Amino acid sequence: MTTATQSIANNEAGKGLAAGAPLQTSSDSVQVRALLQLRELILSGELAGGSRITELAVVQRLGASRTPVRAALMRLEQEGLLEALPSGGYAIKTFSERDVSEAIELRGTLEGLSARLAAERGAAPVVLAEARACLDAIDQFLQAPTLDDQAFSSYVALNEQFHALLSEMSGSAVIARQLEHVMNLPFASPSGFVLAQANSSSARDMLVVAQDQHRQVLDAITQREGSRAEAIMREHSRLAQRNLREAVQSPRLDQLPGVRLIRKQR
Amino acid sequence: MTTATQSIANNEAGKGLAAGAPLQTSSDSVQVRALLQLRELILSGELAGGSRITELAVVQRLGASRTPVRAALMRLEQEGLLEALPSGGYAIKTFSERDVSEAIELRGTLEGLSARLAAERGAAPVVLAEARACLDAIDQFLQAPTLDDQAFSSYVALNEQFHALLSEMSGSAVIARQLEHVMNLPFASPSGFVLAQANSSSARDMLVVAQDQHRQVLDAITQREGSRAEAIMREHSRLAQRNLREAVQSPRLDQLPGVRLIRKQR
DNA sequence: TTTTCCATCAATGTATACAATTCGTATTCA
DNA sequence: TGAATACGAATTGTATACATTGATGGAAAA
Repeated sequence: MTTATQSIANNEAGKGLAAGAPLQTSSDSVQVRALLQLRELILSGELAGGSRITELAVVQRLGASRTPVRAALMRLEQEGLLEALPSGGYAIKTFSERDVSEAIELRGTLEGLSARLAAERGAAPVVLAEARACLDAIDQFLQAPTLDDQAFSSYVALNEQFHALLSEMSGSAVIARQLEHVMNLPFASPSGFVLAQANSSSARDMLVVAQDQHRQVLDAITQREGSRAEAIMREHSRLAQRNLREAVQSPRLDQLPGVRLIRKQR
Repeated sequence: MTTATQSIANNEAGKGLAAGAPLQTSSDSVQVRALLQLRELILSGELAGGSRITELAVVQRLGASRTPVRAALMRLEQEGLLEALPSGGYAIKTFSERDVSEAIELRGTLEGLSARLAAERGAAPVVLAEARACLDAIDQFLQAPTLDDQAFSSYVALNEQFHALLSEMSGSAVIARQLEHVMNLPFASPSGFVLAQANSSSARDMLVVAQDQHRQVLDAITQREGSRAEAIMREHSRLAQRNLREAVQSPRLDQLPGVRLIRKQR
């Protein structure tokens, strides 16, 4: 008897979600959708940083049941966006400017290691070629004297791709995995703050410098100069550090995903 | 009918585990116990590396219900001990000797970064004092001309403590978190292979060298010599590399947690 | 004999009932 | 009035029923 009402309730909820609200890409499983939606809610700042977040609230908000929501919460905790409270439940993490700086330094260090290994071991020619093509494509965009927002977006995409290729060149799944983990923090990503200052006058110059470093690190890897490759990638990450400092005052800051999680003090 | 027997069986198992078999620390939640037990099963090699592992099998083995088991599986996947299969389910990961080497290199790099930051920013005097005390304690053990197994175990504990203190000195929660993540791989830990060669004639000398590096890195941090501190920690991790190479032929190898996951080839 | 399709089953995905714990609040006693 | 305790609401922890998907094996047809 109870089972009958249960199954009816289940069907109702399931159908309602699947048929009535195909707002998101509904081809994914409930679990994946819950993860994406929840991450989006956090990064957009719709859920206030530092606030506590209860399973039930998320369930009601997303329309999924507790099980997939629970999975999403666990996942986001390991990504570093949520903090598990000792009494159970989670809080939305906030980050000091120093945390962000350290995350960027961390990425630089890891990418440096990756580049050094690529140089020392030798990268696969195919990947090297892909990387060169990627840089050529970036050069295309940089030829224009001024860049519009769309050009910046394209740069970001190509930049991400180049960094992914670099990670691949090391041939180390262990290190690649670790890099991915670091970059779960949105502002640690290679082009985290680029978009924040697309309007800045020096923005294009910044990209020119970055692109030169891209070229040089690829050269270093090709020449088997491990130490040089490592140093370049570390320095490369410091561009992001500078961008961070400048971006925190930018008026466009709020548009970036995740910046609402950066608290002003400390 | 089937449901009745199922629920009886489960209750029976649950009660039996909680009341009748307090072999483990049974004060923890089912979730924590499941995690610990499952991790132990994997590291001990009782579950063959590379084999597929189903939720139901773990449920039956541990006596917990699917929910906490599921949580444990997710957790162990993020720790890197399990690999999520695309078709659902998990496989127990195996590691090549190269993977292990890379994990150690990774740890060295991260510890180097941590030490450099500690030197550049200055470490808290309290932590510095703790670290010195820790090293003094290690010296105590090393005074004996030969070391028994118990001495080695004590060394391992103190060694872990020192490395934890180093991580603390950087004052960076972001980096500390990352280091913890790397060291989830059992053989990446600072003293991963020390126990494997407690009988080796050169084992004590190895520890003497390691201890000297401990002293030097602490000195470098105190003197604010960031670059030196970083270099020392990187080199320090290469001791573990050497230990790894020597340990893979050691007859005592199988006793170490996690080594069964290291596959011979590639 | 081989290939394809269907059936059956096993495993994961999802939802929810039930249990235990925690936190807030109100009431009572000192 | 303040503190402490107890009660209740809310939230997480646990177990399990139900749904769905993917794999496996067998049978039939080419």
